[in-house]
Amino acid sequence: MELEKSFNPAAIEQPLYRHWESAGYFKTGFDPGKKRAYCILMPPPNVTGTLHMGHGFNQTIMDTLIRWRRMSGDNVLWQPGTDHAGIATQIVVERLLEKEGRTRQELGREKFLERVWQWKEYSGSTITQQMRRLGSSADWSRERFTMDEGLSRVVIQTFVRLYREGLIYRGKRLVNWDPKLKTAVSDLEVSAEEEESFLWSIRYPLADGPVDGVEGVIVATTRPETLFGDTAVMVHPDDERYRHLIGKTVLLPLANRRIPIIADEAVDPTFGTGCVKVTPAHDFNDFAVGQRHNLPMINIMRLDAHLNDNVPEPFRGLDRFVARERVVEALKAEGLLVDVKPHRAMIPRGDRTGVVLEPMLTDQWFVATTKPAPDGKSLAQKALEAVDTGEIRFIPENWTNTYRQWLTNIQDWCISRQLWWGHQIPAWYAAEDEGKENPRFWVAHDETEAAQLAAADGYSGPLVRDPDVLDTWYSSALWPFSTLDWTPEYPAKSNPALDLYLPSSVLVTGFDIIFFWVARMVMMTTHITGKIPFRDVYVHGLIRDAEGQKMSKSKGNVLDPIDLIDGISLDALIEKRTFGLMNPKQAETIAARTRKEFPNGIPAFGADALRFTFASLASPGRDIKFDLNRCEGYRNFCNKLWNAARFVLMNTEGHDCGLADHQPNACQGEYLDFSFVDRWIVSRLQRAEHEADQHLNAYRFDLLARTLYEFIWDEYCDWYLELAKVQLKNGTAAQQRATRRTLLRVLEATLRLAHPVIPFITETLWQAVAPVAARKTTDSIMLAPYPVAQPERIDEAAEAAMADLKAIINEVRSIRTQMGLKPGERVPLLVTGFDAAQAERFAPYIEALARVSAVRVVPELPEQLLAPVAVAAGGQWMLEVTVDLEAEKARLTKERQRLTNEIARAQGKLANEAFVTRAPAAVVAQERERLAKFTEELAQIDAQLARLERR
RNA sequence: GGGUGCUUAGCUCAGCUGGUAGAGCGUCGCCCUUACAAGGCGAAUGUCGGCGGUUCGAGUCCGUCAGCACCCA
Repeated sequence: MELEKSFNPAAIEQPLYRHWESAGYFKTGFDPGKKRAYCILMPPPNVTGTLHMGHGFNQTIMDTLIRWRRMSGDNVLWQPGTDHAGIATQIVVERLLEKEGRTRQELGREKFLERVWQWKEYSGSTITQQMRRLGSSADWSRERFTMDEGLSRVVIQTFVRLYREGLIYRGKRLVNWDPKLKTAVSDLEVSAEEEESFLWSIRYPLADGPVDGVEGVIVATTRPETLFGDTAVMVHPDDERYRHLIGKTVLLPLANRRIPIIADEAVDPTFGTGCVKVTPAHDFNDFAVGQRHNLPMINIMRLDAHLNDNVPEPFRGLDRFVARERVVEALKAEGLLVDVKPHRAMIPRGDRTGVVLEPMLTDQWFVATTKPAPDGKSLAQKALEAVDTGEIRFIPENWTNTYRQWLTNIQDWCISRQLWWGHQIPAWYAAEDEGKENPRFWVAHDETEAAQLAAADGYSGPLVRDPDVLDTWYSSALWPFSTLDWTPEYPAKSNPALDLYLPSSVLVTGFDIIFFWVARMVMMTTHITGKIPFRDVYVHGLIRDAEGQKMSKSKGNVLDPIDLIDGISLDALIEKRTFGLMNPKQAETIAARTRKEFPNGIPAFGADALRFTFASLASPGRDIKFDLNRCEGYRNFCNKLWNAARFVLMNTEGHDCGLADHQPNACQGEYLDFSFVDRWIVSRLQRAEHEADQHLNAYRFDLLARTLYEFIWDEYCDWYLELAKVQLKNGTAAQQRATRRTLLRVLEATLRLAHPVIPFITETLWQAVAPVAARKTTDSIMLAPYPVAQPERIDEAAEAAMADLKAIINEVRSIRTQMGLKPGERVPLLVTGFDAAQAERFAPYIEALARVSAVRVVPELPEQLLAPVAVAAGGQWMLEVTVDLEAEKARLTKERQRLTNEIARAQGKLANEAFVTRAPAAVVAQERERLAKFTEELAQIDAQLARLERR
């Protein structure tokens, strides 16, 4: 097979992937003969979304694990799928309609949903196609979608069950209301940030005239427009300033309604005036106060956050922020506004829309997270126990704290959304109760069942289904079992997928969705199935740009993984980054910035280089500043590997590579004659294999990448290939055979070792190398066994010899440069104090790699020669060139100084009695060895210096 | 206010259970030596954020302070 002269990812990736997929290599193993089942659930991305760097990172890690376990012989399932992303998708489709000048209300629910499904069909495979570009080897034949029939059925079944167990309830509660979307959102979907605002102080006059000369109380508020909903003012019971006013009545400004002054510990007497207004229907704290004190709840807002008819006429219908201004003006006019001062307040905004959320009293559905289930334990409790017992393990471990903290302070989960796109809530109301405060309703699997239940309750009229849908995360929480075709009869009735893959092995996810997804999956799965959803949770960081900024459309710093794979021109990149901005004014800044950062656009790095970059940056517990230079470096690494394989093929194809059957003793030198160099690289391979195994087991992809990089580049390419050239040139037939065999076998194993991280290049090279190496036992490297270290092949003697050889070559190279020798200049190398036989064995290698003309063993270095001497591997190595006496003296003196320092340090340690007696023996011994070695080297340097002095 | 993480060479980061400070990129030399110039060889660069403690020994453990980032309230 002919390989191109340099690595060209574009030529190999897509055809290879198509082949893998069509050959069925990604298919789930249901093979009962395999011992271990290994399963990863793909976090379902938004079905209409596109791939971003976070996905790329996440996919790389999962695919690396999956390929590793698949090659290791496990029964593997990587379960892919997508999520319907209720709000996000509905927004997108509504925007499409907007362009046509229509609204969903005009269209009606049914037609609107048709449009959403159309959109889903159109864009739904974009992201999964992009995942394929990364090489993700998920079992696409099992792909699921949260709105699929099967998954939707599980949603209904679990909902009905939880309702009947009392763990789902309907109630009028204060919820976070997004007035733009006109839906409730859960507390997790709120992002509260400090913003500049004001604190208004308002006088509420005492209704029945002054008390002890006091005409009224002054309340401080950040939201004056809500005063129409006030049903009390509140002070701290111990606050001396107000004690005598508790129980009195004030007149609510502008509304002239009488409300009481109440006392509650919740008041912070040091904040503002120490007297606050209580608006139970529009503030979470006040809601609780209202319940404690049995206060009326007055809702003063419509669902679009305009004031309703519960406020005085002039303010009706006003937007809340307009109303705020008008209220302040009116108060001013009436002389009731006492003070205004700037104030930083936490403002809750919807994470989707960015609008200020409104606490709104509405009927919603909730999952009761802390209420005991029929078995006595609450959902939160079960989720906590799964982690406390160690059944579920977080990696890194400290995420356990975050998880635990959230679950111990958890609120009930608001799961209803006033949207159309999603799973409609399976509850049916008595039509005749419509508009009533507490309509009768029945929760059932379908309308027929609901009608039966209604009939049992004596209602036989028409039913109306609850129009609301469920939070998307509700269906995501069921993912670990809904994707495996769970049915309510489980475990009495099961299936092979559930049996093998529940619980799954590891969940790979970003820390940002521990609450949204991870904790909820644990709650739901443990409660519904009695099993944990997964054993390990590998939590990784977020991908940020080179400056550490979060990547976002509005900042214009987004990188698309596909662009890193294929490359992109500057113009196309600018076009992409400035297209469809919320605020088009940013376009210029973004374009300028992009021009500066990528003056030549982005070159094509290929999927392997991108994956290797992600892997190498995956240090635990850290966000990642994505550095394009790293990516380029790893593209170069791929090219290096590519060319190494070319070299090996060039030197092995058509030759006797020592792969014929032979008697065991024939590899002692007759048929195959392995040198210490051959044994060394094989030994190093074992170590690399062992390290790779450790790092994969520990989820240390960064260290795995480093192991691969160092072994391939620093050991195999920089040393072994160069030394092999010598053996191929000078060796006997048996030595050449041994060299070729080693070149091939080590490369072949290395390709398998690296395959989980860089699948495309390794497969391509393996297809060429494996047949020559007589290792092509499977159709694809994906199916070949993952290398396992053989400790018996670790060869300490060969490693020691190699360490000496490296040290000698390095020293000689170093003095060559210092003496200013050109690479082409070859001079003899004299050695003394070094084993003659070993020197002879080393000679050809040294001659080639250190570029010397000959290595000559001499009894002692020639006195008359003014030449540089290096001390290495116990010997003195003299490069036979004439140098300047003073320069050489200076060089040796510097070296002498270094050794003297080392010796002093070692001696200092060993002279310390505490060290000698208390430090472990091995450490002391090691220190003694170092001292001996340095002393020896110093003696040699001194000898050479003395020789120079004698001149 | 509570919690977490980070601070190591110009930049981005490793450094496992404490035992002589590392890599990549960048920089500076010399080389197109037929696997690779997306390369080879060599070189320079660090009071490991500050202070204190434990220890024979601290980048590594403990405390504290400072700065940065994030999460929760």
